[in-house]
Amino acid sequence: MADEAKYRVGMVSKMTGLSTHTLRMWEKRYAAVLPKRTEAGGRLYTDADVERLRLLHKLVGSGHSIGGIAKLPDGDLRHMAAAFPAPSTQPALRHLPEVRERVLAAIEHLRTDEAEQILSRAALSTEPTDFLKEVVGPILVEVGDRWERGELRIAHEHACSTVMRGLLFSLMRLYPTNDARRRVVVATPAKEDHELGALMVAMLAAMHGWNVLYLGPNLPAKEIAYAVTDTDAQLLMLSITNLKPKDSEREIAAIESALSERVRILVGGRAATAPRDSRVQIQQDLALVEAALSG
Amino acid sequence: MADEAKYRVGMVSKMTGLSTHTLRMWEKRYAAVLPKRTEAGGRLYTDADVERLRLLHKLVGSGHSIGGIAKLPDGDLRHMAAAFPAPSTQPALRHLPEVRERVLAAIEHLRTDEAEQILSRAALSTEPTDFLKEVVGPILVEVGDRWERGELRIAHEHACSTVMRGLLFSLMRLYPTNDARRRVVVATPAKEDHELGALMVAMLAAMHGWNVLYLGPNLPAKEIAYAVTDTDAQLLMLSITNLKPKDSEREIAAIESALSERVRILVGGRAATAPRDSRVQIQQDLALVEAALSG
DNA sequence: TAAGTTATGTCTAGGTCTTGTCGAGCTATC
DNA sequence: GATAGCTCGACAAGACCTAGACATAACTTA
Repeated sequence: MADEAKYRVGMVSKMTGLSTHTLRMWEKRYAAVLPKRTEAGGRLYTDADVERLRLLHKLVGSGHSIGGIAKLPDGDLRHMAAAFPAPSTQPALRHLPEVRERVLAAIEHLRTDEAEQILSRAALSTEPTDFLKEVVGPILVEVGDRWERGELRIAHEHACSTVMRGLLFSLMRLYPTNDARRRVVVATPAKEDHELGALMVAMLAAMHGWNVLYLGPNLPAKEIAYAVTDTDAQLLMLSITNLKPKDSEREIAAIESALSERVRILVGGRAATAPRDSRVQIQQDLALVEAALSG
Repeated sequence: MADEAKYRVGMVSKMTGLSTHTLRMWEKRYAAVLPKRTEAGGRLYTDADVERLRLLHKLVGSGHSIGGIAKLPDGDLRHMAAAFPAPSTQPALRHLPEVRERVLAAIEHLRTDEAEQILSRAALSTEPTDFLKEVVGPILVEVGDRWERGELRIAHEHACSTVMRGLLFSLMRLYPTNDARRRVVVATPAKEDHELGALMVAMLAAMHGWNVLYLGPNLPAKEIAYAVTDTDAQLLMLSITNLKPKDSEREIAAIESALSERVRILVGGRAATAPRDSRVQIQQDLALVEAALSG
């Protein structure tokens, strides 16, 4: 039904916005589509042809040359159209769901090299914040969920963390700074082993021009306080995703009491809590963390 | 699928932000990319070309000179983009002791950015094996010693690990491979949190053309066995530096019994031990591990 | 420190290629 | 005969090509 050749050239012109002249030329010069013919020689296009022509039209409109893309298979065209929406209007967020799917598939088969490749390509063409919010975060959540549902194993979760850790490290170092006045220490309190949140936050800070000292997961309160004081940092960011509220509050209180009042403390992550009466800010939303960093 | 040459120079200009003039000049003067040509002589770029150009653009933007980096392989570019932006022109071959001193000094003051900078510069101008044996290893040992003597704190040790981890990750990605016949899984058994040995070994393997699946630290025996079987790896490498002999032997025995006899198992690290009567090889010396990999 | 060299992005000039559009002349269908 | 379609050839605007000149900045060397 859908593969029936049923549209004549005038109709297709109206459907695609391409002139009949152009349709004929694209066929003759580039074989972009090859419609069936009536016995008398009239062109008959299928739905698939029309769809393809619409894609080509869109791509040409965004700067591609018809000669270069006319012969590509439909899949490639769709991919390109997704990767390159009208440049001025929308940022390149459209293809991020596909990136997520491909990365998840790669992780499922433990193909970390492939996952890395897809991710780093996407990272280069996406705003870092979007990348964190639309790719890294969702993938981590999804892997966690699938693991809880028993669809993925610990091995997958490790592989995923490893890839993400490496990636975030790399991205973080893309933004060097020498501004000694905006130092931030990023870490995870004792017993909190989950470091990816901290890494994401560290990357955001680096992106906003902060001079980041990243200390990794599971650091005793005394040590965190020492690092902040020793480097004369103005800001301390902690990430807490797994810790019990009791432990979390105890650690944070210990850190807070060891620090000068000048130091701002920002705690993020799913399980972030703080003692009352404390000057610690809780901020679970990445966008708000970012706002705090740019202020 | 994505390896077709399909973008003309104007489109590539839009995608990369480089002027068409610059694109032609980079090709003519530095052979940064060598696009296919149409019959008439028009340039046709692939997706890979575009990605490479984006990388080059980014690196040039952060201070590298195009002449210096135009001919480097993609892996190096990715590594550099991930590593840090200053150019690496110093051939520091016998400066390694000095490198060690400077890195240790930087870590002592929690200046991880500086440590990273020195290390990546040294890494790029040193043979990877030398780099591991003369720089990474000794620094880790030295930091551990100083920590035991009370001269350094946990915070320093964390900072050092973090830096090294990031660095080794980047280096590992310098050597991509698609050889499906030489797959190796690298991990650390349950309760062994110390992953730097594993990372060093993973990097060595990658360097020798192995297709490395790095799973990180602290992975249960079942999971390790699953990963090896699922990816059809020929070799499993474990690193053990902190585990008690009893735990170590139990984990290794569990892994061994779950694996096909075809799979070689290599265990390295300070605390490496294995049950007797096992086919597991123990190899503490990095040079010998390397020999095993190249064989 | 001054002067020369190198590295690199931009511009111009003159020619070729690409591509959308048009018109002429012909055919089939209603 | 009006309408829609077909093929072929022509054309103009703009995209691209090569080669070389230039300006500027960074690095060397005297």
